[in-house]
Amino acid sequence: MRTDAQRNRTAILAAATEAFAEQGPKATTEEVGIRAGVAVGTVFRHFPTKDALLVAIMKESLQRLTDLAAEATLFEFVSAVVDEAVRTRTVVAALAGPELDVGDALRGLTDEISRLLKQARAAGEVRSAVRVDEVMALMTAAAQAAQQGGWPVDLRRRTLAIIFRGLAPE
Amino acid sequence: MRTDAQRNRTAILAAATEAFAEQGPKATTEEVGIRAGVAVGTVFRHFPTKDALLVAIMKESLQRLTDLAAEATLFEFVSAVVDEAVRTRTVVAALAGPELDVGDALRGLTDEISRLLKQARAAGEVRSAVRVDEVMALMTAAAQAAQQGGWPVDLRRRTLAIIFRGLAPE
Amino acid sequence: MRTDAQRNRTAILAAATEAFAEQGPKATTEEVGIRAGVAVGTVFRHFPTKDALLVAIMKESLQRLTDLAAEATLFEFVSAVVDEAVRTRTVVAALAGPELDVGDALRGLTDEISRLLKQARAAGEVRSAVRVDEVMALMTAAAQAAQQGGWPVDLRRRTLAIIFRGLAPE
Amino acid sequence: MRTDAQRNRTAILAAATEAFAEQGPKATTEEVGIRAGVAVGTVFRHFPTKDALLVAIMKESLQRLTDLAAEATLFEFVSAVVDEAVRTRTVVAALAGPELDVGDALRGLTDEISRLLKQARAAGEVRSAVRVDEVMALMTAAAQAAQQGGWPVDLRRRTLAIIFRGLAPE
DNA sequence: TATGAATGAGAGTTCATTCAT
DNA sequence: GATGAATGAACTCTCATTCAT
Repeated sequence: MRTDAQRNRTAILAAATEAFAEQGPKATTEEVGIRAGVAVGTVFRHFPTKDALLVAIMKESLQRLTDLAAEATLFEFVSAVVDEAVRTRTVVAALAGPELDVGDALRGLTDEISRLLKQARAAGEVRSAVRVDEVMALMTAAAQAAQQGGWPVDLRRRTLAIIFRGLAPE
Repeated sequence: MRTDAQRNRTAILAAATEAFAEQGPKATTEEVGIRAGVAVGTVFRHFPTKDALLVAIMKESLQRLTDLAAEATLFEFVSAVVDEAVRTRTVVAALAGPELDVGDALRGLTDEISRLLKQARAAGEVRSAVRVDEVMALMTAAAQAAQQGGWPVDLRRRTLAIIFRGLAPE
Repeated sequence: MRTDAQRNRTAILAAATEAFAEQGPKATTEEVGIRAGVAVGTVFRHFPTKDALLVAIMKESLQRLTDLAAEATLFEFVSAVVDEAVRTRTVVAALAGPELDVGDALRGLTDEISRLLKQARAAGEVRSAVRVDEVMALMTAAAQAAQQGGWPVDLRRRTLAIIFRGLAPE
Repeated sequence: MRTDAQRNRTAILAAATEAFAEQGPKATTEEVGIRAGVAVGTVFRHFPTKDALLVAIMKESLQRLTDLAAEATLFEFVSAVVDEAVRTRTVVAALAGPELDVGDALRGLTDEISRLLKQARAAGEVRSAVRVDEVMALMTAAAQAAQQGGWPVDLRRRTLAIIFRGLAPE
């Protein structure tokens, strides 16, 4: 039954992503189970606490984004993060606060941003005075606000343009 | 007794501001009552639901900020909003999403920003292409992220500097 | 509403005593509420956890017994404890194990037994070699077994007679 | 495969004895399975309910004790029962109450005690007035209390000495 | 037969809201 | 108006038992 279990795990993650995206973290574990087509017990078998479920979703998002960084410029990457945030609504929680412990998952993302930032500086696209925590902060801010405020693509693009203008030299 | 009631209302608002600032919106109504030196029933007499209490606080915040706009530049104003967000933990909800209905309270704030933006454009401090929704969006983003992420004053300042650099002409 | 609250508190204690006597500590908090004619929330308002409720009952029993010791011989007292155990089913837990913390409540009882034991020794009814822990142990044993085994009065009497024969001089 | 099944049955019984001895009857069926190196399903295949498993262990204990009676005096036997009770935590339940139905398993034990009692009476070690139910009751009481109270060997010995003094003639 | 994933009925506890005093 | 006790729906988590593989 390894296969079924795996299928359920996936279904639960998908259902949770959806439920939390719509209702925030206050969505019920029961609700997640219903959306996944399983009983509560099954949700808890796969994720021993509600927080564990939240964390699992965040890690997934963070991993997906970290992978994405490999073949992107800083600007493209930040845009991608904001888009993902709007879609999944959970990355944000991981980026925004330390309330839930996502372990090393954030580390990978920070490392990639650090790398992309250096690259951008070298290319003369970003002032050398700009620090990583500033980029992280602005990215997080845009992602979080875009998601909660339901920013249309257009507003996302214009806002990021302003931020990147602020990062540029001269 | 009009006077007593008014005094209680004020005490409850203060207590709620404090409680929600410390513990977020999950602070108990009972907790608010205790801090105000009043029983729960009294809290509910003045504010029929917990949400109504939250809304009242938000409106207060928004009003305070709107008043503040009279004698500030755009930059000063945005900074003030971010600071208030970090302090109260609740304004953000009003700015960020429509989950709680604050009625016309947001309108006043938007109007002030619109006015300050025009002023800044006239003074040549902001590009004429910059629109109000962009400023609102960036302000909201910074406020929300600063609050949830617990940004230190330093980071708040540096981040806003970048945003304003992005708004500036040339 | 102090009066009603007190009345409820009493009703809850009575209901709990009854429920736990019949079903043991596995009786539901809900069940206790129903028997007391109140909602679960009320039970929890008076006793913050189920264990607290259990402890309250035990303390009551222990107190009642301690009071009883004032005007009794050692034999009468031990008999009374066994009878109370059969009736309440909860004293036993306090006597038998340290799983629930009853604070100083046991102390008073132990002191009384110590006093009664000395008295009995002085009266030549108990061998001087008999120690307090032995009396406590035998009393607890009889109480616990009588309760769980549903010993009829007759068996209780005969069993205690043997024990007291074992304590007697010669 | 008969052999495998038998081996599993034995392993489960051993595991259950261990688990219940350590954690009492609240030990999980899953826990038993793990200790036995078997899945839960297998535990339930051999013992249709958790209670059935408990009963099986009790019967084992009772049988072991009954066998022991063959070459023991009444005093030795009662001591052995108390020791077994402390070790297994489950015999007691069988002796103490009718909550779990152990069928005829108790009968054998009672018969042996009856026999040993007659022997002891004949040898003049026990008063002729002492009845079987009294001996059973006292033995059960000591066993139960010793187990729940965690009586040290020393206290067990002293307590039983008093009881047997109570049974003795004169 | 064995496996172990799935089930789902509770159980304890919390808290916004109501209402008798 | 104020009090604070009472309410009870809702929520998270557990575990004996079932059943598809």
